[in-house]
Amino acid sequence: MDVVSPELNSLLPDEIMDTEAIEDIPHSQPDGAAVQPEPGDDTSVPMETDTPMASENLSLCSDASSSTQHTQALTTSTATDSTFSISSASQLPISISSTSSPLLTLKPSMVTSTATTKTTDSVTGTTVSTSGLQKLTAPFTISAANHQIILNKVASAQATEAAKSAGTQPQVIKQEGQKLLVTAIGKSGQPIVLQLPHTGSKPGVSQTAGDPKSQAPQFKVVTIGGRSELKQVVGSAGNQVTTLQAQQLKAVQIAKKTPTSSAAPIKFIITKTVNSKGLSPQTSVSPVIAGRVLTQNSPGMPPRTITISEPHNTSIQSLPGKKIAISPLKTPSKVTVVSVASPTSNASQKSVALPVNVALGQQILTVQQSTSASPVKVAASQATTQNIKPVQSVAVGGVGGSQFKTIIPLATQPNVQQIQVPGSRFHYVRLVTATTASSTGQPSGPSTSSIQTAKPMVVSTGAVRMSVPIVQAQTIKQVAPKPLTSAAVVTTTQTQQRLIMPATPLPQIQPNFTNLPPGTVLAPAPGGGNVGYAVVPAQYVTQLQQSPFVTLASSSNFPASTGIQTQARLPLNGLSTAEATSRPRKPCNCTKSQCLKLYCDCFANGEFCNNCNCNNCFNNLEHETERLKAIKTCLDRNPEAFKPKIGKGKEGESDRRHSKGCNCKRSGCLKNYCECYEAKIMCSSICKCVGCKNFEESPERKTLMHLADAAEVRVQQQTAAKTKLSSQISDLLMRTTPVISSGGGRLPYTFVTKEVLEATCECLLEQAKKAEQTHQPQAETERLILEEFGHCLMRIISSAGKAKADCASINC
DNA sequence: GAGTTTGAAACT
DNA sequence: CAGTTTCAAACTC
Repeated sequence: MDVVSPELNSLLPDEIMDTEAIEDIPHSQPDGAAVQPEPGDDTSVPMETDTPMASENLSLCSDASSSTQHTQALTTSTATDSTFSISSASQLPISISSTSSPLLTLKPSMVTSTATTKTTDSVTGTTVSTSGLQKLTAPFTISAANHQIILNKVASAQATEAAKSAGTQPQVIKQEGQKLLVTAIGKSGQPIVLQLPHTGSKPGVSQTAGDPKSQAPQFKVVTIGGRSELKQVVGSAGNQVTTLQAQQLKAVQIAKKTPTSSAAPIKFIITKTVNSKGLSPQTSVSPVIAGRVLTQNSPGMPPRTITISEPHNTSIQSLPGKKIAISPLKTPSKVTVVSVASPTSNASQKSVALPVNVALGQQILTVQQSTSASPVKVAASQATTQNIKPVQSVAVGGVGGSQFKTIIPLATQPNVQQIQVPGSRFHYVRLVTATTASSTGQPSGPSTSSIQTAKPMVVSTGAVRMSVPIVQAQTIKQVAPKPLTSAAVVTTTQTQQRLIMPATPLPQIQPNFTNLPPGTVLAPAPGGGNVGYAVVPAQYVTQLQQSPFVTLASSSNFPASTGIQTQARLPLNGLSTAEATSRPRKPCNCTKSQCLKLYCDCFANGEFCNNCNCNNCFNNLEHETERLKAIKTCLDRNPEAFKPKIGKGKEGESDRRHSKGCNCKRSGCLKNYCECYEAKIMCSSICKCVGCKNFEESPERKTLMHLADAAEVRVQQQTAAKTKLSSQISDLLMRTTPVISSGGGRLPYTFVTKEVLEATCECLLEQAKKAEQTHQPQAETERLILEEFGHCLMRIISSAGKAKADCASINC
């Protein structure tokens, strides 16, 4: 299914979906994911691309169209309202929950545990049947363009069941140091290596499926996509993967894209390996950068694992754990956060709950990670501030160019896990660990079966853009007669922040949008398509990053909204939330537009006015109605009104150019009146400016640039000088303070005691007397006195140095 | 800080 | 689509 419709893509800002290095994702066959109720429906996700692509999504969704079993599993398991959980079998390790009303629960049911899973090779479009492989009923696919994140369950369901029945604790097959090699789906010779932390090979080791030599022992190779069988790359003792185990590794493509381009899709695959002995399933995910495995764990750190368990019951429980929220990145890198590691427990079992809170207003996508001793618990979308662990940063690189997934070494920085998807259309996704223990997700309620649809969310912050296709949970009861093809676009940049959430047509979607934060604007997509937008105040995004409560609760009242609104206005350490979290934005000074027209930069950027100087401002939560109307009006007038004006140019042109071009008449395009010049880009062929001097060879432009550079240099020099001076002063203070107390190494001036001063003064007076006696002119007298003063100083310094030397010798 | 200039946005 | 008006930022003094 197409997660992103061309229409939506065309509507989205280019900066959100910078398409560079992005290629179309071949459309994959529906694989069993139960997220899409209607196979035929295109899940349109607005993505900002110059060329509409269907594949730019990081979608946590699965296409259930082909799998009835999956659908059933979801139906039975989605008892929780607004919970999007992905879990397999008994112990539910991964759950994605969304506190918003739409419920998406991906939970494998026992019924499907032994079912044959069809895996679709998204690249070739072939369907691979993997018998004996447990089906991960909760398709968890994060796909950006060609990239997909696949949760693979490799374990045997029967084995797990047997182990459970036997009362034995599930054990983890994978040992520390083991590496899990996963070949790119549909791509041969392009394995994706998932390294288990620890004793594994050194980071940066590139592994190729077909190259046994390069493969260090303890590697497990999983071929995903066209090949259902597991290749055993390494045959070594200890953690070595046995053939049997290797056979048990199955790749299940949970979600899929239906890419049309020839570009090789990159899929991020989380495999779960369970041995036939009933060992507890455990999924290990390690970072891989361009085919190189990076060890993120510090020595001694237990391997970070993600355990995918299959709950027997449908109830969803919340495990205290780490919660990771997808939030806009501040870093320029493109980051997609996917997995969470919990290095803490030494217990044989480690379950990681990955609840993803995706509200329909879901500015936040939270992945909860918990280390639970109880393997049987089903993760709910509950997060606790405690137990927040450092998470791994995973970067997924393009399969085609950068054949391997790029995984950024996960710093020990807590709460953040990143997955970088170069070449992906979702550019930047960051999961931020929520900080509160409050349950954001609604525990499994008696809610009825829900229809989940892929919901791409694009978030960009400054240079960072985040595109997170999110499986949108949506209850059928409440809303759409048909599956929604909605997408959430969240953009937050330093110059602009906005959250645009494509949604189904307003009449259909609005009931669910009660959960959207106030200020969210619903607008139908131009052309009367099935998809519209929900523009959510950017403050929410910011706040979501900070507050765990931000998760949009499933409750229809959207309780969090009030709090959010309050937070947005509350100063934080003297700064507003927005200021504290992100960017310095110039306050507007609107007087007549009520800040509801594009004249207002705040409004144009999709932001609420905050700390502005505007008068009669309606760009706030108090005037939701007006604001929504204004946004709709703007979109009606220009569907691209909220798109960044500076986007990627055509082939061969500058990377950045004004989307419409300027129309300057008198400024020569060398003043900030000119939007091109203001954006520090040169005018292009589409500009209609008169007397333009903002071109490459323009001497005026060069002069200005030089002046600007010179000014910048001066500022930098001044800053450096200040810094240096400050450093010297502080260093001086640091050195003198302890010395005085110790008595050794004192600086010369510390020897200027009262006695010394008196002696010096006597010397000076004596010199003055001499000059007076010899009838020296005043100037000469002053000179002699100053000279004497200099001599005194020298003697003081000399004495000080001698004293220091003596002291040092004594100490020795 | 007030006034002017400028060009995008809005309007006709 | 073109011309005009409105608007707020950029700029000047």
